[in-house]
Amino acid sequence: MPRKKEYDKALVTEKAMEQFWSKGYSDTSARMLEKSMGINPFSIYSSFGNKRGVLLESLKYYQSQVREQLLLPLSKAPKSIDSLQDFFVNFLNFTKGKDCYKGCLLINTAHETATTPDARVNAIIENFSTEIKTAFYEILKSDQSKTNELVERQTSYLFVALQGILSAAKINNEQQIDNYINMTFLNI
Amino acid sequence: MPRKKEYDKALVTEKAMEQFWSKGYSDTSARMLEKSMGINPFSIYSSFGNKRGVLLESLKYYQSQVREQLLLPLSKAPKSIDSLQDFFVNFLNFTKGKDCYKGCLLINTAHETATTPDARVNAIIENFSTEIKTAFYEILKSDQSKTNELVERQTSYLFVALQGILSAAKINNEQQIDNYINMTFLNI
DNA sequence: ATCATTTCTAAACGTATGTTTAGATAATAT
DNA sequence: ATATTATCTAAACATACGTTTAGAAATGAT
Repeated sequence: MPRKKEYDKALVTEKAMEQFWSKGYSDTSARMLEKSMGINPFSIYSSFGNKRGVLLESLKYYQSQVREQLLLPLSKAPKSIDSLQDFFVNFLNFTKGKDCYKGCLLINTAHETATTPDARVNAIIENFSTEIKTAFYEILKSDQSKTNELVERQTSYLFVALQGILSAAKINNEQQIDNYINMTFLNI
Repeated sequence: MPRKKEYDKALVTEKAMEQFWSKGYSDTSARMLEKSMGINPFSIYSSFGNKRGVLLESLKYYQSQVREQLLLPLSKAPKSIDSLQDFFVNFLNFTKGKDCYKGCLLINTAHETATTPDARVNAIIENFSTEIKTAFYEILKSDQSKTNELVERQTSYLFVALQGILSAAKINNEQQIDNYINMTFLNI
């Protein structure tokens, strides 16, 4: 008996995600969300609760995109260091905007909300971290000559390196980042 | 003939810097600045022009602190890789807050203002980058066996790694960061 | 003592923020 | 057809934002 929604929730969530990804959470206003999502305040608040709710759905959407476009290909690729390095390059391209690198939305959000922790945001980020580290671990441990301890240290190292690259790409030129990736994998 | 200021500008600048360092620029309101600086709106705006002016003075103050506490000691230390690694550890400690790592104020600001570039902010950050890279270069080139090209690549690599560490420390545990620093210097 | 000048206090400015509300509109069940 | 329910529009809400202003208080030159 109810009236039907005139918008597709997945689609407006994607639009919101793009806003948060480009501008960050604090610097994205409710008015900007209305405009980029193309719907009225009422629709936003009845569908998402509040601004934080829009962020949460955006993060989930982002995570699903990372899984689909980056983690799935990695899981299908040969278990080699080259595949890992490709993953880094692919992730970097994934974060490429019109005229800048936007970083990883989840990492950006983690940094922005570090001083105002939110349990639901943290849960998503924690989940995401584990997924990526597990993928790294599976590949690194395929080299039987490595001890478990070494594999764990390399996993942790690469995970921090990935965060560093995605962040640094926002404010450094491509040559520096390219050089950094190559140097990073000399260690592995 | 004028009345005297009742506050010390360097001191209130330091207080402002601490606010921006902890909370970021957008999430630091004028009211928070008034409170932490301990002076009235009028005093802030007559001394600094506007909020962006307070940030600029804060960045300059921060830069002078980095020079004094980190770059000067490095320039006096032996020209060795160990000194460089110590610099990384010292920088990390320099960014340590009450119960979190705050990152580098200049890098934090660069990330936050990446979408709204400010010429004066960029100039300070550019200047700061050059200073640090020069310090790295001076140390790395002291190993005569390295080609200029290698020294340049290692300089760039370490500079990006430093940015990564200072950012990543905000959202990773100390063991991960410690491990990352050690792995990073295996390459050098 | 008076004047000019600067700083102080304290209140207010206009605008932007996140969010809510009142009523019109559309879809189905009866 | 009507009642019910959810959605839409459009305006408004209270509060917080960055900033300015009017006038009192203090300093030093004349």
